[in-house]
Amino acid sequence: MDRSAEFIRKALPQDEEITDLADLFKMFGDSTRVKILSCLQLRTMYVGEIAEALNMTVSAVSHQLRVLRGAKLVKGVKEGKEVRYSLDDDHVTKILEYGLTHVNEGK
Amino acid sequence: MDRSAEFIRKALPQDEEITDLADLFKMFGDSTRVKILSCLQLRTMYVGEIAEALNMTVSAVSHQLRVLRGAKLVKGVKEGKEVRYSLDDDHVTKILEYGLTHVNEGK
DNA sequence: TATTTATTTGAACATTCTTTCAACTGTTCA
DNA sequence: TGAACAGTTGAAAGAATGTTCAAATAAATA
Repeated sequence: MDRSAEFIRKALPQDEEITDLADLFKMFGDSTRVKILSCLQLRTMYVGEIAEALNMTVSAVSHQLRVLRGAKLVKGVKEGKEVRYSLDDDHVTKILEYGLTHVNEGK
Repeated sequence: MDRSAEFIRKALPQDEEITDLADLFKMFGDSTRVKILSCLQLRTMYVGEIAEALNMTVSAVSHQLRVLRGAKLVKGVKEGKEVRYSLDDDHVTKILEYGLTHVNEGK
């Protein structure tokens, strides 16, 4: 086959790296999840608080929290019958900040 | 209703901002698109070259290029019967780089 | 002009994703 | 103990997404 295509293939990041990268960004690719992360950027919150702040079902929020937990972006700690959620990753804030800057440049 | 939920709501980024942000990250949330962007980080390329490098249908690549064009992340310039694509956004490289660093931290 | 090559496009299909609803677990407190 | 409350879970429904295939467009060339 082509020499050039071969060269590109070898210069590209590994397949697993790319998948991980896409999976990470996928987390930020849904507005509900971005809202939840933005909430937790302000302070730690219980599931019910998040649901109220975002005008959403507790169930829907809980489902998304599970996804975010799976991606190690948030963590939940049980406190009595409530669960207090917080960001579990320093990068979250930076990634959101960077994206927001970009978006606000109007570009 | 609750004072606290109200406070959070007001401290959150605007709804449109959040949507734009999610839409931006959505572009990076698919491995095919990440691969295409990674290709174009190396050099400008024709559609057929990208397809060959990634072992994909020209059609599939073209469809994704349209999406990326819509997001103003890439641009295509017609050269005879071919179309040369390149990155159309300084942020692309930085966003990918940042994500990759994060992913490779094993976190 | 007819043919070949590069790319785009639209429809169809399968897949994945998000939300809802109802049921369930576990904790508090009367 | 049992009622109330907070959260999780699974299944179902609906929307959105990515790829394929076939057809269309447009430029180069024979």
